[in-house]
Amino acid sequence: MPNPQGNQPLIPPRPRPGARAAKAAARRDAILTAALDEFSAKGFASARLDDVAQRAGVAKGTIYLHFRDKEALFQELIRSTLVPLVGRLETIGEIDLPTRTLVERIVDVFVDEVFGTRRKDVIRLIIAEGPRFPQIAEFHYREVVSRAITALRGLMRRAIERGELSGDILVRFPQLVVAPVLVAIIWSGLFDRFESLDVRSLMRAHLDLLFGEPS
Amino acid sequence: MPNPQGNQPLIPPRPRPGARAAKAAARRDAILTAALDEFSAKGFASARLDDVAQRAGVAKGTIYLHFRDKEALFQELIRSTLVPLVGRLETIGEIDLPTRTLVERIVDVFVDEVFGTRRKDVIRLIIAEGPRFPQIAEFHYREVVSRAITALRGLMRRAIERGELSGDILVRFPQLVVAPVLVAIIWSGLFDRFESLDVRSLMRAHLDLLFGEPS
Amino acid sequence: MPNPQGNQPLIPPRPRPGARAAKAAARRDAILTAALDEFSAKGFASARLDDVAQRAGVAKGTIYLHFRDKEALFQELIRSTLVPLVGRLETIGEIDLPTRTLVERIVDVFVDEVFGTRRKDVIRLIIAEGPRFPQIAEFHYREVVSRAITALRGLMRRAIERGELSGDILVRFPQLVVAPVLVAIIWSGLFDRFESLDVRSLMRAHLDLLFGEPS
Amino acid sequence: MPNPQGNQPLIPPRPRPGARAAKAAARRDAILTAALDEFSAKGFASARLDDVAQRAGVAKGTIYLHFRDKEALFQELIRSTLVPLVGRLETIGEIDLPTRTLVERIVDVFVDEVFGTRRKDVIRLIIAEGPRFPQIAEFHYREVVSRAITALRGLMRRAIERGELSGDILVRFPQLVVAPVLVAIIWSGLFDRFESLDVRSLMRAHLDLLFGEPS
DNA sequence: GATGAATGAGGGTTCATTCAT
DNA sequence: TATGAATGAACCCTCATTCAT
Repeated sequence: MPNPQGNQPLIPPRPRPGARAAKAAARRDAILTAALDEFSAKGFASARLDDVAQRAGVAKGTIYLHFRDKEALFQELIRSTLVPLVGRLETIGEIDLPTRTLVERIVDVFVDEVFGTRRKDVIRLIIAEGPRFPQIAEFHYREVVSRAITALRGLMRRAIERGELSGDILVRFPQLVVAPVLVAIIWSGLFDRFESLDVRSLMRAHLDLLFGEPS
Repeated sequence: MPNPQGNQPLIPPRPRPGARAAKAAARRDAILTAALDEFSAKGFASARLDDVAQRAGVAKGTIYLHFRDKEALFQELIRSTLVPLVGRLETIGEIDLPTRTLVERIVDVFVDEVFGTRRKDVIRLIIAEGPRFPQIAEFHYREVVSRAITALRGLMRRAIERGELSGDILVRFPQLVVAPVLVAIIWSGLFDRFESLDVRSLMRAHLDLLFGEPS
Repeated sequence: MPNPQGNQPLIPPRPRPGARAAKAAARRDAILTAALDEFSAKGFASARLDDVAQRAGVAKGTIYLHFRDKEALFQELIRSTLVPLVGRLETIGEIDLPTRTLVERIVDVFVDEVFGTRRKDVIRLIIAEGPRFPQIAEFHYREVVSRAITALRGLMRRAIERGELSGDILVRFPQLVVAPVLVAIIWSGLFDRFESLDVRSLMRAHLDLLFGEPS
Repeated sequence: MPNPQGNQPLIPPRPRPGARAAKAAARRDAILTAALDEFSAKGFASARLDDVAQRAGVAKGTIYLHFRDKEALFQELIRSTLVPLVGRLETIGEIDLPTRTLVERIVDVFVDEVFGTRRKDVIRLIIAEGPRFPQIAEFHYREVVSRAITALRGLMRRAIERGELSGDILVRFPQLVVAPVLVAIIWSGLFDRFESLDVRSLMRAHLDLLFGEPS
């Protein structure tokens, strides 16, 4: 809904029409980014909207112009982050290449787009706060987890048909494919200070276990 | 109400000696149990000591007779729960049986003693709150994780020497052995409502991946 | 409700510029006044911020917008009250009039500006709570007591040079000049119910002792 | 009420009859001493009975065997300390010696028995807490202040009759005689850290003002 | 009497949310 | 639309007092 007043020359200090909406969207994004910082660092309950506002460079009240309340801000944040990645995963599954290659691409996407970004923190938040926010758990089961499971299961089934994989274990439990992802995320949040874990090597080792070491 | 059992003349009107201490210990345990309930359900920040007290059947002030403050109660709770299990894990590693058998025992211990009990919730709490409580993370790295890693690594190394395992992947990344454990715990907290996950089957499938399906 | 005064076009719909800051200052003052009431009546520890807020006509949380905590409110209150009077005392000392006249002016200032006002209560608070608030004691020694002592000592020295006073006792112990002030304050707080003490007469009698009765 | 059980040989572990009462009295005194320490240091409201008990070497409950509640302990403490001294003051007034000599004795008693002892702290407590404890103020007006005022007034009147003092100022305001006492007490509590005040010299200087310097 | 564990009312402080400007 | 001062409910913690032992 672009601002329709085509000619309002008498309000000079305001930027071009449309700029208003753009500014609003920028503010909204700034708030979401700041919120991710604070929620990651302190958890939902301990994060203070004061700090979110300050970090976003807006006033506290402004948050309420964009989000109904603290929980809505949190849910919005959590919902908007991971969904796009599932599309990537599904797309990769459709490509006609050896499964091992595809899975390696998936791993790369994960390492680069999740582990190397703030999305990692979102996953941590889902794990930590999900039990208290049933809608979040449900949303992610529906929009992320079940779709990812389905995509993986399809990929594994095709791998068997192609003779790249023996046994239906990974069809029955596609979760086993991504289990080390969770290990990596949790480890990095808790224990990296004491002993760092090379995620890419870990994932590659895992693939070697699943598909056999490449000759 | 004078003690009516006529034939206990040598025992003074008060209960057995040590009953006082016993009662104190019982109260302490009741508080810890109640605290686990509340912290699991609400998280550290949102749990109310009022509720802990009520659930434990004591007054609010009583908590402070046993724990310095809310955080001390939380840390105590977290610290006392998992350590005993590591001993079990280390002990199992010393038994002279086929590795697959030992690992199956470990899985059974995990399923029965962790997944089937409140310890599962403690692990969830560590994952969720650990980043905010560096002492907890450090304690668990030192007392649980690093010991478990070491024990597993030893077990895997021996398996290779015995020819039960080919490749040193699991020696380099023993975390891969337990990765599905985390999947199971997280899944059960978030998604069991939508799709249940049979932990025992999952773990068995995982072992089949690692050691080959038993013929 | 658009501002109906047709002929004030240049003033925006909100009150005078600075009205916001003025209101904030007024609130701060209201809190300080209320705090003096409550602290005087109950002492620091027993005064309730709830009561301070109510008396000031603000919400409890508002106090924390102006003062870091209860102690800061207390210290601020104590610090801001007496310092201005020392300036008066020092100024009087510079006037070229007979010492007895100057001291009588000082006494008048004391009776009117301290004894007749809430400042009396502040002095009582310093006496009562000072030992527990070293910063307050130090501040008042530095900003009030030592300056007053110095001013009085100068005055007494000049009186000797002028032949209005014999002996250097009051130069060595200027405290003796103001001793009855403390008697008056303490008496009025404790014993006025039983036997009232006419402060002005007391002080005049004291001056007669020091300087001889005016003939 | 001496313990009347003259013959109770069958309770051997207990000390001689009467020793019980003596021990009780000792405990009571220990509590009062400890209470003075704590009340002096923290004030009535902030002093903790826990600390009093610990300092007295008794259990918290024991305090309640000797005093109805915290306030009763406080009042008892305050009441029992100063009264004996008034007797001394009245006695000194009856001796037939030069007034200056008598007043010097009074000053010595004050310096040695009040200023050099914990009684100084009791006076401070009366000043600080008296306004909140009307019974304490009343008690001290009746039993201490008015009697001391009367005794001093008699002494001053006799001094005039004897020609040792000219003018009736000190008869009208005997408070002026003791004013420096309060200065000394308050000063020592607040400002001694910064500038010490020699009480004996101060008092002697004061007497020189009142009675003229001894030739 | 003596103990000290247990109680629970009370109060300082925080912070999500509102609303006048 | 944006602000941030103001609100007041909520919660941790303390400590005077009680009472079973």
